[in-house]
Amino acid sequence: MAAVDPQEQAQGSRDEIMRAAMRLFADRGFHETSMSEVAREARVSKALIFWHFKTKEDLFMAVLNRLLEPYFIDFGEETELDERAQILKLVEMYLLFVRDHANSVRFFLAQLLHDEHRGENLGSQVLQLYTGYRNLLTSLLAQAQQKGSCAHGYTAESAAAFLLSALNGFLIDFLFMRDSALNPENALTMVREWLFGESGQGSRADGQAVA
Amino acid sequence: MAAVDPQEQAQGSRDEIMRAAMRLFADRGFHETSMSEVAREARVSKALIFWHFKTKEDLFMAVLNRLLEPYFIDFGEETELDERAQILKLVEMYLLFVRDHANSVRFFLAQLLHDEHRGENLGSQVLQLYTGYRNLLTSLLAQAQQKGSCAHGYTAESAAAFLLSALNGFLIDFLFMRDSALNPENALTMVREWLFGESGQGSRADGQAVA
DNA sequence: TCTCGTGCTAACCACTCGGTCAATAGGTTG
DNA sequence: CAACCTATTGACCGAGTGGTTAGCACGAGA
Repeated sequence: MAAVDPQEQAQGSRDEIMRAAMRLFADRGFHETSMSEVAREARVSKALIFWHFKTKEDLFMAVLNRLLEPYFIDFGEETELDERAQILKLVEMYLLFVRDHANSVRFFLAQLLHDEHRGENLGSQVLQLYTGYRNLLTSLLAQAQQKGSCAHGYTAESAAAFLLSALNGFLIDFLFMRDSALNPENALTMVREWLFGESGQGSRADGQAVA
Repeated sequence: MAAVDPQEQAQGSRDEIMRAAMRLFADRGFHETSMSEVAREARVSKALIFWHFKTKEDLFMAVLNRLLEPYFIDFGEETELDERAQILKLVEMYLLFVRDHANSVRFFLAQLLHDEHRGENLGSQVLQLYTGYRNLLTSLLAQAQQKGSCAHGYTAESAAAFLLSALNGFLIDFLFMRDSALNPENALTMVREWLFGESGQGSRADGQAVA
């Protein structure tokens, strides 16, 4: 019988530890999660965790970086679409991402609010993502305005800022009032209507899906 | 020399404990704050805290309720104003409140995100405030729409929801990016422009105040 | 075969935690 | 004065914390 490659097995238990830590850190937080709990959840000895990760902080950082990975997606500029479609696509990506990663979004939000010292690093990464997204949005809005397809009284910068604020508002609405009528589709419809004055095809704008 | 009334002194130390706990809980959180720290900060013995408050949870709840007090302001319906002015007033109150109570807002947000079991009680109170505010906004918007002073394609409900989301967005923008250009005045200007198509008197909509 | 590094564990360590308790000082009441 | 009550304290407790250490199993290289 082929014995298991010990190196592979080590990687396996390391992974198991990180997965357990991810779960626990994510829904309990840093201080409220003990290494013994992680060990129990991962079905390893506590000492093994300290063999793989030097300190609790170390483990936490590893988990944090792992959770952060899916956030670095590139908003591939699909140039075959016009600006309007690209903007809506961007908004939709934001909304769907939040919906699909609600847990980690919640986790990072709590982290940013809470632990300043650990937040330093995280904060700058999130800020980078945030401003990148906003800049993209701003330039697209500027282009759309130039072409006249989205004429408003305010500048592209302020429109982007306002739009992003509204999106963040949807985010916290979604995080806190899970049963709210503000699902991504309705939110997108409302944004479309606000930006371009369209009423959407067959969907209503009052936050209620047509039965 | 008149001896201090012991009852008064007791109330004093109780107050001192609560103030210390308020500070510590607010910027460290529940689990990261120890009773010994509270005792040190309040310059009392730890045992005294447990004489005044049965458990740590008890103390926390007392602090929480105290912090929550300023949130229960009544949006006095100033009927001498027209709907438009009332709406703007409402929005302004929201924005100014967030600015002036940033710390406790941050604290409650973290609390809601984090500790579900303790959040139950808090959550319902916040939800109550939230829906009250939204209902008021909705009815005012409906009135304004009836009078034609605010004509949009969407219903009052969805407009209120969208507006509130935008406000929440401003909130988190304000909490996280302290140096952002989105101060309450600019935000209010943008909302006014969005709702009523006004450009404001002398203020610009691009988030920069006129020098 | 002996050693050596890797992966892993039980038992342990010093320390902090929330919480308790006996004791105290001082005021009030009998 | 004695009994009692309120406000307060230092010393203490068991439980649990992050982290360490001695040692074990085992495969690879000498």
